[in-house]
Amino acid sequence: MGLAKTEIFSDEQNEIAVFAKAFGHPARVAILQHLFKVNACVCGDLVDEIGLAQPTISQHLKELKYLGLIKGSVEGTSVCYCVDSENWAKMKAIMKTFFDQDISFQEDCC
Amino acid sequence: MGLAKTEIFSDEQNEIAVFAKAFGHPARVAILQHLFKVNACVCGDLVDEIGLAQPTISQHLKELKYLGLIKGSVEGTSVCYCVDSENWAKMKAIMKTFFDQDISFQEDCC
DNA sequence: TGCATTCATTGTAATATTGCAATTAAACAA
DNA sequence: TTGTTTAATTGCAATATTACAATGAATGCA
Repeated sequence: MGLAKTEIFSDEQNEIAVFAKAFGHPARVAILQHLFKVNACVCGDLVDEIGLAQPTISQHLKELKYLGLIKGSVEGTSVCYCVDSENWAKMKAIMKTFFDQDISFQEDCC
Repeated sequence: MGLAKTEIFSDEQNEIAVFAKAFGHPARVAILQHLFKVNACVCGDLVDEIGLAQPTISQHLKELKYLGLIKGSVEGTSVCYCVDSENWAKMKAIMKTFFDQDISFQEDCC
């Protein structure tokens, strides 16, 4: 179907999956890494830096923005993008809970 | 294209994306959570627990196994699955580095 | 106004993902 | 051996994702 049956999962499970999917493409990983590195930059810089076509970068930026992980502000004919620290922290907390499940985990079985 | 241009990204970026994609579906999140909860269980238990058809669960298990996050051992007609603690820890370390980029990050711009 | 720059949007092609029915394979039990 | 149970595999339909050319929208500049 190509369509996940989200209705049979908990909100938490769906939220984890949605965030994880955002990091499920190397271009979005690269965008975030570059934004952390330079603090803020313009869409065109990301196009040069990453090497995908401008519409493709724009599409990836749209997804990250939709999830609230980045924000953009218009500056003349450019748009300046940067990480949304507050939402990044919230996302981190959710993912950390998921990843740290192994803390109280006994040991492998098979 | 539906095909990511992995060759233009670093190994690290691709590795992060591949792991993240594994968590990008709520069924795989649910499978891992259940395995952590009960320590180990059989495929059929996951089918009952999660509520997707057996072939679908089997397919998700295959992906998690391919990434090394879980392992399975045949026990009669059943297959017992559990988390691979060692690889889980390795994955966590990689993802932690990615998520903790914000540690030395100044502040938002726009 | 007219033109250039920058980015978003639209449309489209190629590929990937998800889900399941049907089937197969393997192990066990009688 | 025959039947049962369990899980993997196959095949397929529906949808999602990725990438980009072409275009559009907005701003700034001459």
